Amino acid sequence: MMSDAPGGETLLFLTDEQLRQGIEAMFFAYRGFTADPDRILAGLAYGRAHHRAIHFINRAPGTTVNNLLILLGVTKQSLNRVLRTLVEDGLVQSKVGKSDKRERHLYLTEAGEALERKLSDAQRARMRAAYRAAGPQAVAGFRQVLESMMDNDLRRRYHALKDSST
Amino acid sequence: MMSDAPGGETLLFLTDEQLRQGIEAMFFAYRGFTADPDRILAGLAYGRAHHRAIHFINRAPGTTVNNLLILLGVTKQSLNRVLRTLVEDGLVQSKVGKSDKRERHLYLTEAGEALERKLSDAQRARMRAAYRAAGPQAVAGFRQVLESMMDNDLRRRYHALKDSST
DNA sequence: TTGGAATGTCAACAAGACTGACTTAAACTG
DNA sequence: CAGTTTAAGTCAGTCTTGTTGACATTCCAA
Repeated sequence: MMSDAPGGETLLFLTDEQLRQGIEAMFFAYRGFTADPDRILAGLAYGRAHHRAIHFINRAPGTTVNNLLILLGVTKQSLNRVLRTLVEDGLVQSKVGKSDKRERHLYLTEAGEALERKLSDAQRARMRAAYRAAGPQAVAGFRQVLESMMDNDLRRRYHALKDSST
Repeated sequence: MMSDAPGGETLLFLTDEQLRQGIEAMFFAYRGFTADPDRILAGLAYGRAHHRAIHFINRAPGTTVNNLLILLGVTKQSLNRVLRTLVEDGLVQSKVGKSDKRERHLYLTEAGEALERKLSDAQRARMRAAYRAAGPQAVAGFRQVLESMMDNDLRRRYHALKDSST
């Protein structure tokens, strides 16, 4: 499958088998990644879509609907359904834009922030345990590989998010 | 949020902000991770669920329905819908067990293997690019963190899969 | 002032998950 | 051998989350 390294460096980590294992690790890890928030959401009348919306509104308060649906990778109709229930339930506030009144800027209410905290505490707890178990060097590698896996457009948006919250 | 390191080692990689970034990286990377197979599947009448089934049947030929639904984390009704179409379309073969005739053992047909190759080639290509860009050390860290994120039960199954295909 | 952009809404639909109830066949167990 | 458990499959109904397509509203900008 893989030809041997011509440049001297061993490329055994690029064999099909290694890549398959990475793919499976990604699949199983993602299950763990979402398990804890999912358990919390199951009790309430919300799903993963609500969690994602809440996460990014918290992360970028005042974000527009358009920006949010690009981040989430869904259609406005799909996002709107989720957003409507969150607004109705008083977790999200939608404010008409000042400079551009077509835009709606999204904010979490106190209740929204409370739920966000509950969800992200649970998710971070697992993440923290994993980070601690693996150590700082492994974490750096983890972040590096994940970044390389992203589509270019999302990588840019990911960085924009990171840099805005420094 | 985080208290400073008492043991001497810097624990800055465990701050809430670092964990949040990791969570977002995981989210965005997973989108990239599934993007290429999704594009292929969109053309055919299949979805991600079919891909997952095909992947694990290829990985563990002869696996039983019960084992597969635990790996995938879905109910038998959900898996059955997917499996039925794959058998009907001649991608998967279901054989009655020899020692235990209640069990069905699952295998890919040639057509099934062809689709598996097409899908995993696409997914591995992205993975390989990411691995290559990040380097072997980063990959080791990546794998370590992902493993720590898994639920115990799934981690055991993940290792069983790995070890069976050596 | 008109065209296009951003948002929202309605309706219909599909994939993929779920629960619950039930059948069949086979295997295990007392 | 009778009764129970297990593996698989099936039917029916529901839910979440996504999709298109069509259409209205608002309002910025050329």
